Order: sequence, then C-alpha cells, then structure tokens
Amino acid sequence: MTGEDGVPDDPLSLVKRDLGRLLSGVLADMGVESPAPVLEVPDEELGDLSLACFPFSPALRRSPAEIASEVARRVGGLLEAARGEAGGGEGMGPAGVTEAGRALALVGRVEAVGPYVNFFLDRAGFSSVLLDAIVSRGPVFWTVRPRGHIILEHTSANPTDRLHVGRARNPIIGDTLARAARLWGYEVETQYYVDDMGRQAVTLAYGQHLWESAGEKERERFLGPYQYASHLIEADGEKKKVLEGWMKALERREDVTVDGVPLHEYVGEMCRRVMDEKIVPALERAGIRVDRFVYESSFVYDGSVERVIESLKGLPEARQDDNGAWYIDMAPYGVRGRDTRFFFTRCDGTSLYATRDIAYHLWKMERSEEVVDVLGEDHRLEAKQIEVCLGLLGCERRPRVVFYSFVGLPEGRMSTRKGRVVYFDDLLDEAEERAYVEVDRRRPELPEERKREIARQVAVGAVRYNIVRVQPEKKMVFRWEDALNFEGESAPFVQYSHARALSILRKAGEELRPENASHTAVPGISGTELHPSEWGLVRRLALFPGVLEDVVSSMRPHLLASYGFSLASVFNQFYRDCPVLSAEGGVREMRMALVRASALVLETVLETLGIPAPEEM
RNA sequence: GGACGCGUAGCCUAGCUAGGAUAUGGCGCCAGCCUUCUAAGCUGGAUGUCCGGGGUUCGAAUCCCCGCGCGUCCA
Repeated sequence: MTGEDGVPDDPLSLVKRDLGRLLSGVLADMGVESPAPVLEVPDEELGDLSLACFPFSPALRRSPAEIASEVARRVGGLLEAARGEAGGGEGMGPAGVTEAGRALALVGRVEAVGPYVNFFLDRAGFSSVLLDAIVSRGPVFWTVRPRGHIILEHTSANPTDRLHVGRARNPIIGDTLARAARLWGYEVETQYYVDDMGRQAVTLAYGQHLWESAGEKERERFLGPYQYASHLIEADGEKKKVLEGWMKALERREDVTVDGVPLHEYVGEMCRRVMDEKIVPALERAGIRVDRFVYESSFVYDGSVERVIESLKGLPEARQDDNGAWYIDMAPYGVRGRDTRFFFTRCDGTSLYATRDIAYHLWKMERSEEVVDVLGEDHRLEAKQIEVCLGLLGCERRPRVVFYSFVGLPEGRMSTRKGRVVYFDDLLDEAEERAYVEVDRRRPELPEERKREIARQVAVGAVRYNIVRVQPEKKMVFRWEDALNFEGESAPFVQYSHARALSILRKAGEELRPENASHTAVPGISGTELHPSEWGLVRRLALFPGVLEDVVSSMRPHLLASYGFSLASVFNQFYRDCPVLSAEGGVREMRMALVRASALVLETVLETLGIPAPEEM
C-alpha cells in the first residue's frame, strides 16, 4: 500500500515519513512553522538518519546546537511512548509498520551532536522488518503504483553504418532509463527515430547504387557503400550534383526511380537494411531491445510535416528570408550566436530535419503522458528550437531531454573518415575474448559452452557498466584498459558478489529462483546478534527504493551503477565477516535471509542496468 | 564572436538541482590476507590550491559575478 502522500511503503521510507511528521510537530511546538525538517542519510558512524538544525536558528534566535539538544530531548520522550504502544517492536511484519506512526517504533535512539540530531534505528527490529519485506515480497519490496506512459527515444543514429563507441553511449543510457522507469511503475515504449531523409541516408543509397557497378578492386578499398559514396562525391563534382539532385527529389517527393524503384522506397530500403544487418544486431547483443522504429519519412508522407509548416507560417513570429525560406527568430527565447534564426523551410519550401522532428514530437506527445529523449550534446540547439516551437504551436508539454557528451579517443575525436574509430560490436568482441581468458583461468573445469556463456555475460556487463557509470553530460575518453576492466568499480565486481550469494544459497540446498523459494518467516533478531557488517548490508539494502526513485525522477542512470557497486561492496564485507553455512539456529536463518535479500536486490539492480547476472563465474 | 555543457589526488569518478559534521569511491602505487560459503575478493597505508579570482552566508566543491582551459553548436 502506498502512503496517502505517495510515499512508497518500504520500511525506510515509512520511517522517514513518520519521523518527519513527528519532527514537524516537535518543531511547531518549539515555534518553528517553516522550513520543514529535512532528514538525510549521513555517514554510517554518525547515525542512520539525521537532521541539521541550522535552518531553524533564525526563527528561534537560538544556536543550532541548543535547538538540536532540545529536539533530541523532546523526540526521545515521544519515541519512548511510541515504542510502548508498538510492544517493543517485536514480531512486527511489514503490514505492522504500514499503519501510520508504527514505523517510529523502529527508531531506537536519538542523539544531539553539535548542531545535528542523529537518529539510530533499532538494528534488530529494522533488520527483521526489512528482510521480511524483501524475502516475502521480492526485490521490489514496496508497492508499485502505476505512474503513466512514457515514450523514450534513444539511439536514433543515422542508418549509414555500424554503431561506434561514441554513439553507443546513447542506447546504454536510454535502455537503462527505460528499465528503471518500468521498475518504478511507468509503462515505457522505447523508440528509435530513423533518419531516412537526410543527407547521410541519401549518400548511403547513392553509394549502394554505385556499389552495384563498382569493380572488385574498388570494393576492396572501401568499408562499404556509404564510405564509397562519400569518397566519390568529394572527388567528383558530377557525382556530387547527382547526389544533390537525389536529395531535392526526395524532399520534393518527385516521381523519380532508381534501378526501377521509386527513390524514396530505394532509400528507405537501404536504411532498413543497415538497421537490420548492422545496428539492431549490435544493440541486441548488448541486451537492448527497441520497441518501435519510427521512420522520419513517414511524417512527410502522412502530411504532418506539411501541417507543421503551415502552422508555423501562420504564427506572428514567422518571417520569410529574401530567398523565400521561412524562419523564426530564436533570439527572444535565449538563443544566441552568429545566426539566431531557426529555419523551418528551405527556399524551395521543403522541410528541414528539425521541422520533421517537430512533427515527430507532436506525434509522440499525443501518444504518451511523458516524452523523454536521449540526445547527443550536438543536438542541444535543435532541442531548444523544438521546445520553443512546441510552445508556439500551443503544445503545453515539453520533452524531458537527457544530453550526453561524446566519447573521444586518446588521439582525438572519433572520425570514420580518418579511420579513427572503435566500433561497438568490435568492442563487444574484444571484451568477450578477454573475459573468456579470465573465466578459463579461474574455472577451467567448466564445460566449454558454459565458459563461453559466462564470458558473454561478463563482456556485456563490463562494457555497459563502464559507459553508464559516468554522469551522461561528462565527456569520456575511451580507453581499452578501462572498458575491459573486470576489477574494482566494474560490472564483474557486482556480478561476482551476486554469484557468491547464489553459491551460498545453492550449498544450503535452497532454490535459487525466488518464486520457488520457501518463504520462511525471518526470525526475530536480538540486538547483540547483529554484526556491524550485517547492519551495513541491511542499511544498504534499505536504500534501494530511494535510489531507484532518484534515478527515474532525475534521469540519472549513473546513480544506479554506483548503488550496485556499493551494495556489492558491503555484501563482500559481510561475506568476509559472517559465515553463513556454519552458523547455527537463528543466526543462520537470519544470515540466510540476508543472503537471499542481497541476491534478489543485486540481481534486480543488474537487470535494470541491462547486465546479465550469471549464477556462477 | 556568442550560447550551452564540463573542469574534484598521477588517471577515472561521487557529491552540485534542495549550501552544513573530517570531500565519495575506483584504477595505479606501497604493506598484508586463500587448511573455513568462488581471492574477478578483503584489510591497512601514501596521494587534494574541489580550474583561478572576487562576492553572498554563521558556513561554499555546491549559489552569484568575472576570468582561464576543454568540448559542442550557430540553415
């Protein structure tokens, strides 16, 4: 059940909610109506939740330290009362905490330290409630509520050739966000916008046309039709004119045929072929499935681009250049530069890329409650232009845009033309080979097929993790040694912890699949039995819902990567300090629950990052 | 020229939207830990003008202003 204020009902959120209300009351009694108290999660040795009292100092005209001690004193008394009502917090299941105020029984101790009020959870009581929630409800140990429909566009790379590592950042960010949003309750449709009308698409098609009649020697010199055409156009003015002719014909929808096929069909077919043969397979290898491919030309052929142009022309802001091209001056909307005009038609009246993108965005807006775009930083201006135009056209909503910076190579920007490029599928190949060497070294006894499978899982994980772990807007320099790092802050580190957890469950004779597991109640835990490493792990597990919410609401996928790493890290410490199988009685049961809960959450985090979670490695 | 983004130890990076307790981790480096659930692991150590300078504040990596560097864009 989700709280009436929309707060998820996982144990930590409930404690925060109830403690927050209690604090508001206490502060009101002391004479503070605002600001509202903000509870933070501090460093572990300081406490489990804390309140900084600086903000209340001006209203009360007392020092923060004085306020902190008074708050601590008052709250301490109230908590004692709450504990009494809850019967000492023993034997309370998740349902018990859901009732308003009951979660307060899980707060064990309050302490003022200088200007801070630090709260310590009742470790045994909280652990028991949390583990019971995870083991009985699964890794999604809060009530998911439907949050609406999102169309999330990602990748949308020009269909000219294989994806290179620079562009690969896009699908990895986009797919992770899509998975996270789904877990948080959104219905998500991912879309890839295929530019089959632009210069690159026409160049590709023209290249294919020439390729058919090219000699053996010619073909050997070039990577493919696109590179072949690019080269010829640069060298041969006549060919360049032909290409320009094709582009005009395509935009004006003229009745032209190539090799007996209408031009737009020919170009579309070439794009589709590149998508099917080069781009989709690479995405699939990395665990990325796109729900829908939307072809740019469809908005031209269904007339919606024309309608956008007519609407824009009708705006009081629309102007016409001497040559006949239409534009809107973006200067009033904060655009600065050499030329602040946004042209939405050429001089011959045909549309431009951004014009068609406006039609696409209107289409997306009609079909969803939220639109998210993952775009390269080169699209910043265009995104701004689209946003302004959507507003002028009376559309109230705006796309949520996640920009990412390019991935460079140590020797400079990636450039297909200069041959300075690393392809995404080559990276996956290389990662797989390296991973195989590692698997073979550690687990020589495994069957060949199994070793290959684990190597594939490790490789995909390592590549995805390495890219998603960095904040999208930061530029990255691609280095093989980082991309293929299997130690420290990396996917294999997290996968390894997960495999260790499963290994314990396996040896204990438990079913690995959570749906088959016996849901034995988590035994009551007495305070003295909790090892600091056990508590560290419980505390980290409890943070998961908050992290997921943060990832989705702020569209920052890297937070999930660092959470996964931190969870794996505390699990490894627990693994070192607390033997599970050799423990006895209630301690063993509690540790088994902790292992199971960790395995479930680690698996879920990995899955949300699109990283496979092998059962052994 | 202008706008936007980024700048945190030798390298990479968290924290910045909502300013607070000794700035988070990783790689690399140094010293240790496998008769006990997988050492892709764990423990300890060394390493910082948080790009520079002003300002606001009791308090600034975080907010504001001015610079510098890198990146991206301006039919």
